[in-house]
Amino acid sequence: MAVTLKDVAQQAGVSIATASRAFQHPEMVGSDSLARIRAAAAELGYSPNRTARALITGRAGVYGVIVPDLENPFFPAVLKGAQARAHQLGAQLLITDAGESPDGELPLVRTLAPQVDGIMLCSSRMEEDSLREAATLTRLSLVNRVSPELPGVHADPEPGIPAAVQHLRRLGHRRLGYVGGPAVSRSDQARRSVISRICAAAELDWVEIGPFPPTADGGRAAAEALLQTDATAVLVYNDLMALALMERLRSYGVDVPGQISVVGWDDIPFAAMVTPGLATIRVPRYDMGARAIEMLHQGAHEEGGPVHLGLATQFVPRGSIARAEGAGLSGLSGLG
Amino acid sequence: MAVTLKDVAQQAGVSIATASRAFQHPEMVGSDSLARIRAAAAELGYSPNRTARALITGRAGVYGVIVPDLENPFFPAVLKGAQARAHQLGAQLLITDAGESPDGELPLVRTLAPQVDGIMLCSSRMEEDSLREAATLTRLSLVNRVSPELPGVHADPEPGIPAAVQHLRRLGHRRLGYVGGPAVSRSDQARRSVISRICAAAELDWVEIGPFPPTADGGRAAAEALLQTDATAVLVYNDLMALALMERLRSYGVDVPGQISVVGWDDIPFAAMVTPGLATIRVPRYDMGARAIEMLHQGAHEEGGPVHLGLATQFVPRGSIARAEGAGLSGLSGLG
DNA sequence: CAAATGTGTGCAATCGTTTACGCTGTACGG
DNA sequence: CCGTACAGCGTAAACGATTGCACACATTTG
Repeated sequence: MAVTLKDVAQQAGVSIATASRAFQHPEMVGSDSLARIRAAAAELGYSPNRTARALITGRAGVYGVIVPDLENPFFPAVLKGAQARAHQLGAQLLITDAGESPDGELPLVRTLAPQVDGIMLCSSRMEEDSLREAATLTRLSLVNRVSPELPGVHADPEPGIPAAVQHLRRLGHRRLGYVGGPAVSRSDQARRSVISRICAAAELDWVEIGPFPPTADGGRAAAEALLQTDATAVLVYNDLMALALMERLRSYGVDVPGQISVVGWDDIPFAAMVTPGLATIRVPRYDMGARAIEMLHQGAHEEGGPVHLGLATQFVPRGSIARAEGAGLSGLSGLG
Repeated sequence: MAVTLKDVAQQAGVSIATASRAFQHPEMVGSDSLARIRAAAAELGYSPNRTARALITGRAGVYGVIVPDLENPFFPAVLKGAQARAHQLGAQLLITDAGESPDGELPLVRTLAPQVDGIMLCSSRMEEDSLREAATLTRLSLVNRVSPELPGVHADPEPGIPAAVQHLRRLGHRRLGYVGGPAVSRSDQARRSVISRICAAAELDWVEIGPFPPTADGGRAAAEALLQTDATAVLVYNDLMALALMERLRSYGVDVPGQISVVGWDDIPFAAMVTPGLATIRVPRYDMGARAIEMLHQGAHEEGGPVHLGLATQFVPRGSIARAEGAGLSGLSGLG
């Protein structure tokens, strides 16, 4: 049915080995043979059988991707970036959803590992131990999770967070809130430490609200907690929470940005679609996906030691922030 | 490195052939050999090399999936369903993003076809001709696209649309609007014909608004057009448009649902997150993905003729609809 | 008791490709 | 004129599994 190397070799009057070399190591083949083989391949429409190649080389040309939840709006852009780069590199992506279960991730790695050249693990909640075990099964590249020894990419709070804080400061805000995500989250810790440093340098007060689960429910709960504070602006762990928080505030008659300014994190597509638009710190999701695949692919050739890459974030001002004059929730606490 | 069938056979004291048969055709193997082989496999932790199997059987245990845009909130749930079913069937999914380009789809099919057992094509915008060509390259299963001769699944406007229309009727609405998507879209045509029939039977007026592109921009444009009509309730081509339409109406000071009731289509996650919640017609996206994979898989064994499956939709009432009393946009037209 | 039947097993070919190894022929230095 | 070097090519052995075929042995049948 399909055109094989044998057909090409026959048509070109050479052996299969030579035909193979014409593609793998052209410099080892005489120029006239090379020309004939190429012509034959073109004429017959030859394309190599990846399965056969994978069997002998041990490389599949496929990378696995594990995401905790495909429906989380954070991931699609990551996948797009990953897929685009994989495509450029002649590889394909085997994408699986871990069903939000941290315990499901390691078994998935075990299943995937034998058939792929490496796995891109997104926002993994595996234990460090499991992660180490996974790393013995195949090459790994982490997205949104930092682990010593393992390569990967994450979003650097800088310069996004400092820019947001400075912006709020210029608008007259003096008391900031930070609505935190899961306390165990490394990225949450990293952001808190940047906020802390910046606020100290800029002589701003800041108060920590949370931790909350990084979900819409978490955002709604955070709204209640926020009412107990005197912050005039909040940075929120992610856009999903920020959007839910804004909704809940609105349902209490609190005006955003009139009474309180809100800044999210991620810049998911919906952040720009709501009214007022959600100001946020844009995470380069597409690039993160692309770079993670790149690292997987580079590692496949030159072992350059594991490097964890921090990609710059960017502050995106939108309608959810305003000047501090008249802002504040005084008199509202206890409403919830 | 890895445990092969050879190791298992050796340990069990049988030939490779017998070991292979123990897994493929256990009934052909003596019960004591079978037991020894199984024990050996368990002890050594054997798992078959899918690449080698694929080479000889011609079946890869992998299905390809092509989506026009991973960031479109319609698809993640479809992918989840597909992935879950594929997992059950022992298969994996090779997911690719066509980058919104209809012309990119056929080349993608060509690339994917040789390495997969079939392709699930989501919301394909290929020409009929290209579709036919694609079908010669590999087994196909269509999601959200109907083509004669080809198997696939789509969302049946019934009973979702009739239920929504009846619900609106009971709330006193007498003039409905339908904000259409791309005019060429088959599904748009199908929905219009159902609305037309139901409205005729229920003695309701309905007016067609559109067509518009199925995007947030399209929804905003539709809001302008809607202001020119006297409809008190609208059904919109999809949730993305409906949400954008609601936002735009609000920016004009139009109250939803006070002045106009809005019903979407899809039930994307955000429909439930906004305020007021977007009433919508739920498309069984998860099931669609699952069934599409199922059809691909079944077709691989028994050729039961191509069947196109219509999955039932469901009306989901939410805050964006209300009684018709006092509703209407009279006096507002010309505002845009 | 021979022949027919059936059951369990192993041998070997096969899938399409890559690559170690060895062979041939030409070029060139001594 | 011979030995060495090397470019170019083919033979054949992998990779790990599946499966047609044949063989051995046990069991039923005429």
